[in-house]
Amino acid sequence: MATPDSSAGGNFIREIVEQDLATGKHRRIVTRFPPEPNGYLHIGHAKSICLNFGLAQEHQGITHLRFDDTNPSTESVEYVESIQADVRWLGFDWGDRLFYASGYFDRLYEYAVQLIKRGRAYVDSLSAEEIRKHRGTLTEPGRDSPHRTRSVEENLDLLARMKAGEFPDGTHVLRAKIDMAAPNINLRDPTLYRIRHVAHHRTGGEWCLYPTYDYAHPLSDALEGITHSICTLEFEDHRPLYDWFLDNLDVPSHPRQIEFARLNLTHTVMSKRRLLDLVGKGHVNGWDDPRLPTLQGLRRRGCTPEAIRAFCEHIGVQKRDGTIEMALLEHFIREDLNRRAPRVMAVLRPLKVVIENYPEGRTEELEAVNNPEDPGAGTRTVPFSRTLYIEQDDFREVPPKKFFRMTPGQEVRLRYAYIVKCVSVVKDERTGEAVEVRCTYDPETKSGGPQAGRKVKGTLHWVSAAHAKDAEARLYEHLFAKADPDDVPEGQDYSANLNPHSLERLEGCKVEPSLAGAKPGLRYQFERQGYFCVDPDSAKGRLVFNRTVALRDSWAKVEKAQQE
RNA sequence: UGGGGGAUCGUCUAGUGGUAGGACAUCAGACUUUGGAUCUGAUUACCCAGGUUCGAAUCCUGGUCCCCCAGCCA
Repeated sequence: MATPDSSAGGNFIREIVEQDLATGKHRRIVTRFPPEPNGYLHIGHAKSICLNFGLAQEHQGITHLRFDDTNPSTESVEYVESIQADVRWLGFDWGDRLFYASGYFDRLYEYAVQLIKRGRAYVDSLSAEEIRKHRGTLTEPGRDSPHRTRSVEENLDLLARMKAGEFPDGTHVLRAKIDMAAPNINLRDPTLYRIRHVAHHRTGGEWCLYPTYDYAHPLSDALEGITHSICTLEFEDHRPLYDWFLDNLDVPSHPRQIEFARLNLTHTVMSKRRLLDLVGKGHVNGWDDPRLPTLQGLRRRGCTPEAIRAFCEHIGVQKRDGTIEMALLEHFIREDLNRRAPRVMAVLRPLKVVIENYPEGRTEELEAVNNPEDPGAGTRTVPFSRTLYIEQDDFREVPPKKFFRMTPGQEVRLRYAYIVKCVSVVKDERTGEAVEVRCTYDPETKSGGPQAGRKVKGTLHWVSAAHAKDAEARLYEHLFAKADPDDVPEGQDYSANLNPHSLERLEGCKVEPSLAGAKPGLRYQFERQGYFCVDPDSAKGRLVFNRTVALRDSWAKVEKAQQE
């Protein structure tokens, strides 16, 4: 019954695949990931990528990467490149199986001719508006177009002339001849080809006639010998049409379309339209803004492909639509980074500390563990001296209950160094704000020394003032303040829920010197604070870190509870 | 009022006629030179109503609620 991690077990698609293999329906499965190159990939696509590539991998099958490039007016080579980079980054390899729907334009056209000859397609010369009016409504049947009865010869002639470029955009379309009274609207003579005098990013000016998704997709699948064509729920209604093309044409195979629920995440948006809107209106700084759920945003934020894959595996595949909590994604990010990120000390909001009884001008190199979760990660050395910085949050002149950090008279340990005690506070005369803390240290309590075992309630991270490097930190929170961005007062739109604190830039952070020259993309745990990733904005002598995700903070919970 | 789908802890997800399990989240505790990590414990669910059956989340009947579809987008 219950397996250790049952959510990582079977899903209905895996069952179908395994049954098809068991019954011999297929000897090898072939799946495909078919993005349209008109936008950047996001974590919702990752679910599909992991499903398609993962399923094939598990069963010694193969996966094609096929660009569904049937609409040249919105597509570009910029996107085909970024999509390939993102799929590779996620960790999947399509080998030499890179395809384009546009690569089948000739054959698709031949199939259209076949359809006409069989009396199953016709050229319609109604306007888009008229076609819409003829389509009927959800509850009323549609009406036949007056052109529905054109002869095969006339249809063939018209189609050839459409292809030849004799007609302007919108004057004619090729439609399947199915049933204008079908309760499923997709079967009311859907459009197969439309005229578009637009250059295509791959075929250039060769065509002015472009196939629709409904027509191109099943045929591309069949031509490639796809066994399982996995798509999202909204295409469920299109399946009868998908099958209709394959049943009415001499195709080499008949793939099975299977639909699953797309991924939704709390506190963010996933639709192409909204992502475009956020970028376009400047609510975020480009497609790779670390607050975005795009793969490029997640990567820049410091998220690993391993974490995304683990997340996708865990959430499973199903037909009911739901919304995953962002906390679950964050959990998988922490889990992965905890294992692999080197620890380092960094002070985000510095407060000066002077150790009065520590000799001026003296520096000690203290040994620090790089990663307690990974003994193989080794150790490094951090410089200690009389003047340090600690986190402003780690000092309180009047401590709240259960505050185990620095406060007058209370001993705390400085990580990898000594036990110190605050003896006085220097305050800004005007604001009353603490600007410097004076301490004494106990030389006997050096980490690893004779009195090192003495218990203190708190351990603080710190950096030596003279040795620290300056850095900028970018702290991120959810892009939207509410779990459901659409939860807005009447008359407002989702942008009303944009979280004004989704990005906080901290200049003047102080980090330990081992971080000097850290390359963009490297990930660290800033002890007691969170996981951080070096941002590409970093330059020589200028370090910029993105906070990928904060560490779990039980003090924050205590404090919050005390305030209530 | 047409057609197509779907309803299991707060959120995801197992279950396929035989004790409703897991993860995340939450709460409590242990441990800890990261208030991290780890470990322990706790709370919480089968949409509703009938029926079949020794036994129903699962099968049947009838409801309810939610999602998708009227692009020459995908």
